[in-house]
Amino acid sequence: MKLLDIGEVAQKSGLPASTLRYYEETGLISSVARHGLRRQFKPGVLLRLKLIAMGRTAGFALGDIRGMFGSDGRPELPRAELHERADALDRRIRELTALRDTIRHVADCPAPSHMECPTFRRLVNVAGRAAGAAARRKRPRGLTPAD
Amino acid sequence: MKLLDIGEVAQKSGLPASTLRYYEETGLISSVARHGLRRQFKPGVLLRLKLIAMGRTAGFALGDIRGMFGSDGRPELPRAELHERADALDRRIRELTALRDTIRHVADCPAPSHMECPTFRRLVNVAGRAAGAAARRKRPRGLTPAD
DNA sequence: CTACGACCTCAAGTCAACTTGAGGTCAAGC
DNA sequence: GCTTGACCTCAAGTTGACTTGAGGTCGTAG
Repeated sequence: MKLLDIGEVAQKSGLPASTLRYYEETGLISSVARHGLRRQFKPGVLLRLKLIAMGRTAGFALGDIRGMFGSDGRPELPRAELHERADALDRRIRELTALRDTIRHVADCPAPSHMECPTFRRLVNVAGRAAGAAARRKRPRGLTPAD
Repeated sequence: MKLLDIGEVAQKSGLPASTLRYYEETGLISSVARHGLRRQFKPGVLLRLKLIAMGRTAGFALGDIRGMFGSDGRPELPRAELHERADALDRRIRELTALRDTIRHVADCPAPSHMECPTFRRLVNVAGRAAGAAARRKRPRGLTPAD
């Protein structure tokens, strides 16, 4: 099984080497050898990094993500927990959908001030209910928008 | 127009007073008076906080959100920019949907190791494409999952 | 065989978004 | 008029996820 130099992994994953070192240090990934000083990774690390990226996108903290993998590198979580995560994602998706609709409406609505547009107010209410509840559950820590 | 004490705003919005002060300090909201020392807000601040919460949920940084409001407190952004944001949200929603499906699949798939399940690999590929691209665009900064 | 560039370690710095703490002020109720 | 509790300011601390910098080590191309 051909090994990948950290440089190759960086290039193929799009992550800087410093991040890969950090991920290894915190136990998210592991290198299997050295070539001189250079870390060597199994190709499977790329899939793992993909999964990590997915988790990050979904808003999970690295610690959470670490908990989703067994020490052997396979995803391992009780079904109930996974369903819970999936449901949380569902809620999040609904919030984002409402927000997207609100934004699109604002972009297209001809009303002089959105605050006076009933459609806007309705959308804000739908989206705001969820967002408000989320704020009360736990304070979010910004996630850069995919721009 | 009746004014709201910071305590009332905190209670109604679900945000701690310290956060409200912080938001004011950073120009996201503004108080219109004092009662003794206590900040007094216009009722409209509640809607504004809702919008801020929505933006946070969508993954926008506070600085971004600040940029979405005119100095008078009304949302103000060029249509093009709004459409761009909405499209970014759409991409994000698709990523999350793929991730949700992946997680649900993992929860229900009877295969001994997910890595060997073709359905899993396909889902990862769908979701991973987007997430990988996102990673390459900009590094995300974790957003607590709505638990 | 020497130079080069890509990697190494380890400590410290950064950034956003808040929170916490010390010490102070005020309006309202008793 | 005094206490009380909710608020105030300002500086400093926290957390997560990295990045940066200084100083060092290799393997390979020339």
